[in-house]
Amino acid sequence: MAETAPNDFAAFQVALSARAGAMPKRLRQCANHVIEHPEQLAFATVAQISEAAGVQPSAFMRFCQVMGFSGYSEMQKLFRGRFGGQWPDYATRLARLRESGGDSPEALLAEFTEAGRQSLDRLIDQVSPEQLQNAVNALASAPLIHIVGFRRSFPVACYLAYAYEKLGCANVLHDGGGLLTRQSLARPGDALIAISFAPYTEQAIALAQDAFDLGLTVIAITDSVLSPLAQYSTIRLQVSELDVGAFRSLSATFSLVAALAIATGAERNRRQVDTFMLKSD
Amino acid sequence: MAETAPNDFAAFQVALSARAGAMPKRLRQCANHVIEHPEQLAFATVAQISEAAGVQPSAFMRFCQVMGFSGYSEMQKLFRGRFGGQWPDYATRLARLRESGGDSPEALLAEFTEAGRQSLDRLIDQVSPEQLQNAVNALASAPLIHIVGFRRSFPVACYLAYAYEKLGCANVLHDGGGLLTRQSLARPGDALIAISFAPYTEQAIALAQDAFDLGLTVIAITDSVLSPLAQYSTIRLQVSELDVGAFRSLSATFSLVAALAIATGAERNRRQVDTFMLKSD
DNA sequence: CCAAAAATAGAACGTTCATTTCAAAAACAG
DNA sequence: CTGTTTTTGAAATGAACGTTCTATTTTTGG
Repeated sequence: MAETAPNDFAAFQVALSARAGAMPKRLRQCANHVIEHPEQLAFATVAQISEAAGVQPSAFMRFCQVMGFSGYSEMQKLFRGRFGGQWPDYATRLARLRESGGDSPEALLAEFTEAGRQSLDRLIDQVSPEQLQNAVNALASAPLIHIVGFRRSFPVACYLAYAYEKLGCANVLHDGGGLLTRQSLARPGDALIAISFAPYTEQAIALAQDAFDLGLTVIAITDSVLSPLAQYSTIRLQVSELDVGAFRSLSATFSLVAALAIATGAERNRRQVDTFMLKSD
Repeated sequence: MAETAPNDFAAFQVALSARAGAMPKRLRQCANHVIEHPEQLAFATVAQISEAAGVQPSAFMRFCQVMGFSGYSEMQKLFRGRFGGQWPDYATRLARLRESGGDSPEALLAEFTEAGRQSLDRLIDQVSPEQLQNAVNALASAPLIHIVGFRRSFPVACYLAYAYEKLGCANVLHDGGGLLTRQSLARPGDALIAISFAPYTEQAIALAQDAFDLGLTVIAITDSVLSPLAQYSTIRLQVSELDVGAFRSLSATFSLVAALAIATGAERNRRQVDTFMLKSD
């Protein structure tokens, strides 16, 4: 019988409910178990699943084949695919893309949008609400917000400076000209937003360390806990962009800093209103 | 040494950042890969992971043991556990986040990531492969690439300049200091990438017009066909970011310009190779 | 009730996996 | 520069895995 294997979970359910009635006892046991505990299929081995279903491994193998798969491994891919993102992996996809004229502009654009989408997904995951709230509180209290970012991070720093400007928050965008110490511009209570991604720019790290030593609140926007920025930062906001070849876009980073800036503005407004209401009592 | 293995991902990150600095080269490679692609760990085998990280399987084994696990299998359990825990998925989480509290930082972040995602979706529709290919061709032929963008577009212009720098393409990032005519820097055959979104900056438009009159190829990156940039441009790339309140992120824009820059680099390489091959005949 | 067919259990197979071992290379200290 | 320790890469090992084969049991049809 030339069964055609389902290629997503919904199709699998349909196919199964159509065929389950006509199955012998053990195979129906398999079917029931799979429908009731689909999440186990992603990780478990044949031995584990068949034991959980109360059948022999060979019975479960027959079940896989009856469903149109070559075996358990192939069927398992379907259930793994159901989990976040698409695995098998990024490296494979890139390689495949590169073979098929992968550096055509439209293919590249597709890659970058896809990478951007996945990066956005991860962003939500990596940034905890508490960290973000802490960062916003510190920024809302700071009389002056210092911003630093070089090379790939420079556009991000620029955008932050621009956004804070529009929101009426005092800010300084630092170049690498001199350390904070020497500029007598920074004071304890101020906040520094330091942005740096691998390979990390020394100047940015030096500036962060300087600010940290001066007692400023240092908010690090970086790509991993292993970042050298981590040790000189009060609060860390992690955003790891997926790479396309050797390059990375900045899609997720800009969503983060936009949210950060606007939340700061909103928090400041809230405090002003509070103050006003206290006074008018 | 009696290392104690972390029992959740957060603890793993902390333990890793504490120990990564003191690790030898290959183990640090493992560390970086794990931090950057944690989702792969749930499914992949040692062979797959170590290949992706660029190390030998045995090196990755040592890494697992240094982190306090008995081996890869045990460490993998930690990453699999992460999956089960934080499912139900992003869509659900986002929806829940957005409902709860209008201008809390996390709600804003959710808004911006969602806006970014939708903007990315639209990007693919709005930019036709032909336009993109034309733009890339023009940019690959240009002896000098001029870039202009102010205010919100300035970070985009910066990123382009940075990317072209890294790709070895001659480029000039213009401020508003003077028009091209007066600078005798631009020549016919050069290309100008002009970036401007509503409300359009006059200087950017003036510069684009100037370039257009001088006979340069003007590539406009803007948000609508009604943009004043449209009439002075040879090729138009449209990217409309969804707005969150009065603000816009730049997620889609950065995916577009990243693709644009790298495609230019790839095209130039291709032409160089072609030229070389012709010469060697 | 009997013969033919289908289904099952359990063992057996080849493969792939995680893990260990070990010699060569690299980094280091004296 | 030399001897020692650490780190590394490649092959070896044993266990676990998916899969198949086959004798046995169960079901089916006359």
